[in-house]
Amino acid sequence: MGRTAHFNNEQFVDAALKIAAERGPAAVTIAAVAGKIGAPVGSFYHLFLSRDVLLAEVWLKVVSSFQEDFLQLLEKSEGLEAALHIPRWVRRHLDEARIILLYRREELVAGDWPEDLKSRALDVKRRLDDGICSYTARIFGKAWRKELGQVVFAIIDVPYAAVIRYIRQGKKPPRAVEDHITKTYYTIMRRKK
Amino acid sequence: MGRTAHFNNEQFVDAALKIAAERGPAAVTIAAVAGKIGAPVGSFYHLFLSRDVLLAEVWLKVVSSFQEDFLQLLEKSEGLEAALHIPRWVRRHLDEARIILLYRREELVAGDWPEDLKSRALDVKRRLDDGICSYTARIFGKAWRKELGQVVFAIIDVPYAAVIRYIRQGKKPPRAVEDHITKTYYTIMRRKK
DNA sequence: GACATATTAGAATATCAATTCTAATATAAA
DNA sequence: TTTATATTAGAATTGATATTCTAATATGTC
Repeated sequence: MGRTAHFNNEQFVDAALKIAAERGPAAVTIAAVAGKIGAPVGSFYHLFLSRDVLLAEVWLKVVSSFQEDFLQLLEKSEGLEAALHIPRWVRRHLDEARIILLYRREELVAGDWPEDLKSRALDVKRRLDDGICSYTARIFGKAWRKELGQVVFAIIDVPYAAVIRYIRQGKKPPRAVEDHITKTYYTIMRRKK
Repeated sequence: MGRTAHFNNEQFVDAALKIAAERGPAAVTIAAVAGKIGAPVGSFYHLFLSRDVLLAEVWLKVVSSFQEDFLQLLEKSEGLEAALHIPRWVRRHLDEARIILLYRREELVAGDWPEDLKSRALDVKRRLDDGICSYTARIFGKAWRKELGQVVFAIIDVPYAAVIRYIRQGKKPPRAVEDHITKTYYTIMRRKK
């Protein structure tokens, strides 16, 4: 019963993702998002509680999509594979990369998240933290805690650094970044005696 | 002639800087800035053309203050010294660091800059570019251009990455970052045969 | 002391975008 | 076919802030 829907949540989320990647979060107005898919503003509010919820969904979608493979690699292979996954993922997902690497979560979603989204976000964060800790423990054994800083630096911070300058220019990172990441990885991760 | 001024440009710029560092650029409303120094809104517009100009001044002040010493080090000593300057500067200037490392220029100053500020910004950028090119040329000689990527990575991108995670938490970067930066520097900058 | 004017004061206005609201419309079920 | 209602449509409202405006107030100069 009721008339058939022309629009669904995903369409709005995808339109918002695109606009945020291209012109920044400030350009994500409800009118712009709805306009992009030819929907009336009313349909947006029929599906979403608020603009914040929309942007939170964008954030979660992007972060999850990145983290999925990253964590899998961290679990099953060497940390270097996970580190190298970053430039590779960025090349395939320039829009998504711009969103998570250029803006902080708080800029994207300013206000309060509704409880369910908040817990989903916490979950995502927890999975990443857990993955990194497990990996560090697997590699360094008993005294892994004090090595955490190194691992994070080699596996996340450096790949991020290698890639961010190209993302800002909207370009794909060149092959050379893999080389930098690899070299740095071995330098940093060489165990101390 | 005329009554004596109670407020000057610098007070407004400093207040804006503080607010931007603490609560992000969106919190920099004219009312908030004026309120912070007990000035009426009218006095702000008596001294500044617009909010954009205020934020542009904040940006220029912060960037120049960082770049001054960085470029001097790059000119007079080894690149490693310049690289290590980044965490050191961040520790002494947490507020300023939050502004340049957490937000992009376009987020801070959304609209158009007036011509004079635009040219001052260009100047700052040019000085940095020149400094890095000169340094690279000094170190690598004739064929320096193809080494530029490595230098930028070792001297800017890596120190930035090493430090950003702490800035996000509002903490001073720990000593360990100097160690990471140094190791990475030598790994990357080791000349190829 | 009176004048000219730079500066303070802050109220009024303008703008922009989120959100709400009321009405129209299409469809499934009866 | 009628009915109930999910959804579309988009106009009206609200809210927040930048900016403008008008008036009041000091201060150096005559």
